[in-house]
Amino acid sequence: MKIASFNINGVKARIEALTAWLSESDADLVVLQEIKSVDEGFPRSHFEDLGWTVETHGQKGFNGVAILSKLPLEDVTRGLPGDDGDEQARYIEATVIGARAVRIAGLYLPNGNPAPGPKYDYKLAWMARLRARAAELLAAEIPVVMLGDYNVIPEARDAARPELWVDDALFRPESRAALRRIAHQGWSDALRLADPFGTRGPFTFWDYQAGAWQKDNGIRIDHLLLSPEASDLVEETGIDRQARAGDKPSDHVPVWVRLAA
DNA sequence: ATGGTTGACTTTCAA
Repeated sequence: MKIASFNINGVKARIEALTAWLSESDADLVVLQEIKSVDEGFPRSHFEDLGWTVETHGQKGFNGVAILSKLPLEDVTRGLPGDDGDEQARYIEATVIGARAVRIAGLYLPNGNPAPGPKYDYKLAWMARLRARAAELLAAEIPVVMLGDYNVIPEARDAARPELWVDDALFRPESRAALRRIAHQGWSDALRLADPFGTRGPFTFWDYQAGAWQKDNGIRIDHLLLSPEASDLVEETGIDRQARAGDKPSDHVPVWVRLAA
């Protein structure tokens, strides 16, 4: 099965570009971030008419995540455990049933800017909660794909111009360390598997401003972390870079993994 | 140095 993540930056603004990409991709399951819609406002029937099962976890105006699946889903849960007072819609889990069952965690990790400050504190606290949930998922010893917009540039090679990001919440040492603490629990960074020693890129985000796309001034902040049981099933990974060049594009592009499952 | 863009939603914030 092919599992993808796409930060669409607004489902209403992206309905055409998203629909076009869905028809070109042969993805079986897609996690979406930044739907920027409440559940009732999501164009559910548009996607159901195209054969997708739709699960949303929305919020007014900002954030919001969703799952589109062509395969059956079970045990859908919404929200990241660990803080009952957290109102932000950034996390959804489900089990997708293919030849094998795979647990999917779709996430939109807080941006955290400006840093330092309360938004950065929230980011780091959210990452601590994610680490706790990630440990539980690993302990289950099943195929798990934890994917989405992590809003973290893991290393200097993951930015075209890392010097521009040194004070940014996406690249500050605490953010990178928090992601490493999660990854080092035993997760594989799927987009690094094909070229582990690459020195520049690949990128998944290009800002709308200052001609970032035209200059290829990108960063890699969308990630797929695989449990060992999922890592053993990898057949192929990819980044659909051409999506950034289309009409009314998101500032992110889709990332994906194909599993023998 | 500044400004540069987009989306949701109202006047400005978030990214």
